[in-house]
Amino acid sequence: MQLRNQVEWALHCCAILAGLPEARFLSTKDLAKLHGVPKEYLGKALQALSQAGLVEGTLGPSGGYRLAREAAGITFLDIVEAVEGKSSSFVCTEIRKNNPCRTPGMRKNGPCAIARVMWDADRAWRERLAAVSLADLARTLADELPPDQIARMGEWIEARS
Amino acid sequence: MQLRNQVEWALHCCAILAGLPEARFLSTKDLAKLHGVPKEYLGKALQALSQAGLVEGTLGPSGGYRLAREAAGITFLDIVEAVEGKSSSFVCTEIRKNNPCRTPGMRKNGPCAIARVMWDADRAWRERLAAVSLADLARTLADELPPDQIARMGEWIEARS
DNA sequence: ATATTACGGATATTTCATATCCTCAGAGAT
DNA sequence: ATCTCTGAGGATATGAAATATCCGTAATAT
Ligand code: FES
Ligand code: FES
Repeated sequence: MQLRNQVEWALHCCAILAGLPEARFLSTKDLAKLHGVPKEYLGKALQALSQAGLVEGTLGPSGGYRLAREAAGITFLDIVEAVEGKSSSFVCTEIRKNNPCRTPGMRKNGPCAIARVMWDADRAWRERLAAVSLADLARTLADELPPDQIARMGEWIEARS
Repeated sequence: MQLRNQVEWALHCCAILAGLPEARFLSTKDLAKLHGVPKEYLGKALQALSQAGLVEGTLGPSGGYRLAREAAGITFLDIVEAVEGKSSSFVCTEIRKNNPCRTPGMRKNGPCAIARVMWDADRAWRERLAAVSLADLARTLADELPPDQIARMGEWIEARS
């Protein structure tokens, strides 16, 4: 089991967008160049983010994407689910129904006990992702990245207005 | 992202094995019939459990599998990792290295802040799975399943000794 | 000796992630 | 008005991985 590469790309793109000057858009082309990933395919991920209402895109020259809400209101979970989907990593195919010993009666059994454990773990995973916002991430990055790199990023963005 | 079907199969098989009489083996064929899954492919999952030291197999007629240790000593995480692998669901491809603005110096950066959040969530998922043992599951099932179904399972197993 | 079983390798099939290409409509610059 | 640049979205190709089957071997019980 493995998450898509799109997830890493989307998270990094959102991190960039969160650090953008107010009302500034950044194009797919620039985001792709910034991360060294194929422009066309990254576009799909950004479209997913757009459809989820996390970012908004605008057309034409000087177009691109920006966050649709404040960074504090967008969590890792929002981004992951936009790209990867909201369905649990564990899918129960109800193989217990194939047990020849099962009670044939119309007893409505709830979900399988095994599935409940797996879904519970999945919920814990999502809760942890929902606990971190883009604002939190921006704070961490501002604290960790070398100041000169942050400055260079500012110039790089400024250069393509 | 989606876990393999093998995971559901392996968990259900372990649940059965946990309810087996002492020193009793159950063959792949019977386990496959019990769950309505392809015997050959289920065999691969059981081999993975065997290689992980969770179950042990014996050859010949009346051969098959049984738990290698007490049910209380085998967790959901053990089983999931035996089938699905121990590597995190999130893989960081270090796309930050592609950033043209990155500091070229030999500053040893630790893992990316984004990856840390994702790995942290993955750890929470695994911790939750490690918190439930086969003994816990057996207790839940004994409490939830209709008594007549449990009795029929006993007969079914007894019938193929 | 025979039948049965786990084990492991080889291979086919299907599904999905990855990647590219193309068309369309909206937005800005000239 | 015209042209260029952009995101949106569909169609399609490619590769890897999950799913599934088959076969040969060794070990075990009868
Ligand atoms: S039947 Fe799907 S997890 Fe038990
Ligand atoms: S570089 Fe991989 S998550 Fe940041």
